[in-house]
Amino acid sequence: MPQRTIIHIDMNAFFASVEQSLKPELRGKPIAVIGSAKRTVITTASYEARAWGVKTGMTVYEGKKLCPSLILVVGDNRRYAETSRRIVEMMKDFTPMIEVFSIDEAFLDVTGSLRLFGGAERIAYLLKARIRETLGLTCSVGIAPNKLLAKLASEMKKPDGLTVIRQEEVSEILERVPVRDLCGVGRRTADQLALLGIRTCGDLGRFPAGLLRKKFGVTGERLMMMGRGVDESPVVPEEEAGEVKSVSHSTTLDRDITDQGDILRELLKLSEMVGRRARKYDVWGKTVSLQIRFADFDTTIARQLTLTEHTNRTDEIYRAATSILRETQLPQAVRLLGVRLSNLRYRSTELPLFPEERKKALASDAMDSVNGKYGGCRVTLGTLLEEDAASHVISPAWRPGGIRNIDVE
DNA sequence: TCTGGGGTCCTAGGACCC
DNA sequence: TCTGGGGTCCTAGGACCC
Repeated sequence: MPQRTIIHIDMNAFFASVEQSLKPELRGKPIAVIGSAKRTVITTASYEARAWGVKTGMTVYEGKKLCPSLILVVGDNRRYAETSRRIVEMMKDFTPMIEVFSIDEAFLDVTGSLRLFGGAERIAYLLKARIRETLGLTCSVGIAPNKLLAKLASEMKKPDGLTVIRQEEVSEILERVPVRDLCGVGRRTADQLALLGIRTCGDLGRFPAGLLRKKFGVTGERLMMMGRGVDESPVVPEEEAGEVKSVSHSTTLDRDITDQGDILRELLKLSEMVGRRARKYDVWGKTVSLQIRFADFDTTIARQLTLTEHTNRTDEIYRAATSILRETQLPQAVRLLGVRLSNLRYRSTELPLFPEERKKALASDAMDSVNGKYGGCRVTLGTLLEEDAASHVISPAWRPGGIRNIDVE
């Protein structure tokens, strides 16, 4: 593969920064963006809050304990998605080769744009300036010969950083970098590697390939390459991205529940959320999974059922979910419920042939347009009239557009 | 006063068919 | 009356990412 130049952009404390940029009274203050549900965690902490030790994933209680003056802000996912879209538009002025990695991260392959703009650093500089001037937001940028290293580089200086890793510096830099810093090496893998005496990328790259393969299978091969800073994976623009493989919704309940009726009510809501999104994007799934996390938090199970036909109808998803539930022991109260549709097929063929089926399919469509208009989950098969909390949760993993955007309008 | 949600990929075992 | 292996689909769980 010829030499490439990849830029990784990582928005700094994205959700919190958007809030601060929007509301001047929050600027310079320790704030934490949280979800709207009762049992929520901190999604993003501002840099002022981070100075107190507040981190993503902490409970509100933990955050407050570390930083009593912490200001809590319920996230507004539509605004973040919209801001993300605007940033991607700005990137398009420099290259069409943009891979949106999450709502606040993207990779740009600028190999073909270098001459036009006078180099990668200049592109990064111009882009940073535009984002700062139009949105009041900062980002950290990494420039390197591949995605793995570009991402590593962007992590090196935060906030508002710009770090370049040149091919000739790779091995020297990786010698000191802990394996855990690589995107793809999590805590478990890092622990396993530590047992083999591997601490840094340098150690990893030198380790006998055969032993890695034996211990980690296919992953071992990749690990070794990562240790050497080798990554040939291309930047994949949205238009060329593969089709989504599953659609799911889950919710941690306000309180642990045991009542069958309560559980069924939640399952219907979740089935409707999944079905509606699947119908909107015209995907049909053959496998329905039910996920249950119990009161002890540590026990989480997932049971799946493959149907004979593909579907995206709420009632069929719900029926499958309840049928799994009937076969499942519930030794404890239920903390979280989730419904997933997978084994997906794209695009409907025709409306069902038989009148009865046809009527149900059309009813689903009508329901969608009502729900779409008023938001939330007001009209369902049953009599669920409550505003749906699940539609207000936020997650940085969302893509700003397409099927991955949960915020179905 | 505990611990969110939406995804992808990999592994390992079993059923079933040829 | 005994033994084979490859391919495919399904299921459960875990690691990882944001």
